[in-house]
Amino acid sequence: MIDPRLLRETPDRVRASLAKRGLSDEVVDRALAADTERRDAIATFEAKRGEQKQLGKLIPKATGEEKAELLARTKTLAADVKAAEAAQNAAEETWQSAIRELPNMTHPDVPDGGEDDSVVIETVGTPRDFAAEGFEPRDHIELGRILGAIDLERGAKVSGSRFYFLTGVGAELEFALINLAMEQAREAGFTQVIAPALVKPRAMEGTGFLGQAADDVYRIEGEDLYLVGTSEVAMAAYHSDEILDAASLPRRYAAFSPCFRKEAGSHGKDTKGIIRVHWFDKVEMFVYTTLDQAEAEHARLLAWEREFMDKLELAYQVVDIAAGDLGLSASRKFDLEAWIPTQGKYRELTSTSNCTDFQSRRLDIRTRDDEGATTPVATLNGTLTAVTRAIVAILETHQLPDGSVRVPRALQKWMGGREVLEPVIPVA
RNA sequence: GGAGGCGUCGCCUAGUCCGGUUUAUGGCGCCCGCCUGCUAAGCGGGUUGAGGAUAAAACCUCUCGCGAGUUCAAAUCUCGCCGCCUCCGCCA
Repeated sequence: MIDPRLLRETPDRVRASLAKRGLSDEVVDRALAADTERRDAIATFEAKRGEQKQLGKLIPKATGEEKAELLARTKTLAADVKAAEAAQNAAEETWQSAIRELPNMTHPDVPDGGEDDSVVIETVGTPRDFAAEGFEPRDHIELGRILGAIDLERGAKVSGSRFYFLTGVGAELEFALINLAMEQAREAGFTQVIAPALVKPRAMEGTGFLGQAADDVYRIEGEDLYLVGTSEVAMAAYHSDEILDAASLPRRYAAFSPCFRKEAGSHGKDTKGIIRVHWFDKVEMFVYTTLDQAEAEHARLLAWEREFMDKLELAYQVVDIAAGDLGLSASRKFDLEAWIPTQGKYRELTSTSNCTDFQSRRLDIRTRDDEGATTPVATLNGTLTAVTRAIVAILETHQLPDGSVRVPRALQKWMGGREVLEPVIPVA
């Protein structure tokens, strides 16, 4: 939720932000009208209520005819108060639903436009040249099969399409990635967290996932619970309804959780392999800080993501995501895209968003400023490792002609010291 | 899942049976001031959060876990829900 004052005082800035995202500004007028109506309704209710309280004080002291008269007056007043209160609540609700439709304000430097308008701001490393090395790279599906690392057939048998089993070195790779990520996080001062993957509607709504993204969210039948698509959801709601001590900021968490995504609307995309799956595990950085520190923290999150990418010895790009592709909550977002050899292109491996005070306003997370007044905090998130896509990039990038895969140095200590993963079945 | 108990402004707590000068009591902590070689003690004041109004205030409304109801009036009575604790049952 954006700052209501921003809407009230500078609606044109809000309109401009919507235009940048390619969205209609129709909501702005609706929200402004609702705001006016709401304030009128509040004034009406408070006037009635005040009158009622004044009269109510006189009643215990009054006697006889005077008392009877007071009771008669307050009785009709009580009905007015009730009606005014109902009107106020209705106006409040209209206003709330209007302002909650508004996405976050975009950062001024965010590129205009949609998905295709995102800007590559840096390219790190060079994609490996398999032609020069004289062999055709195998895709991660084939490598996963011959290493005994990924079992897609049984994943489909047991759970359906877009599911998988990680087996043998595949499972080991997941634990290694998680351990490496958590080690880095701990050294950077993060608090490690295992977060619940099932959350209440409040958490989903507060992080902005029940708006336009609702189609992609699993709901538990017969329960008021959702499966998270990222631990960002649980970690944002973690401090909901709290006033955080300013001295405790920034609070940095590194949360592990499984992530579940319906992938509605991505039929036909990445149908094979484990690039796009309904479930995967992830280590997510989540930070609460002050608004004035948010941008600097965003840069740090990006730096930590790059550090992790470097440890995996991958070639990647840093992408400044265009306004139309930011989602509801982010004011700015950077993706790290790693080179996937058999696809001949860079694919998103991690992502970091600055959600400024958008989520904290919805979830009521505040701190105290220098004057001691409460003020919303900023929330930011960034992926350290999304396991499945990391495995895809590692297998394909570090494969050798015989179907074995070199283990990046940083992962070796978590893989029993092995430098190379060997095929477990004969390679053609 | 069953039975019982409990949720009051950071923490502890009075008030709830018997509805109304309760603008919710007191203590601890914290903040400001006075006093004092310094510190402590002592004394005085302040200290939930949200919203409305305002140039800013004064001011007004809401807030006793949440919601609904009864009533002229609800921390207090009634109902539902949520959370915590104890016991029982079940179980990684």
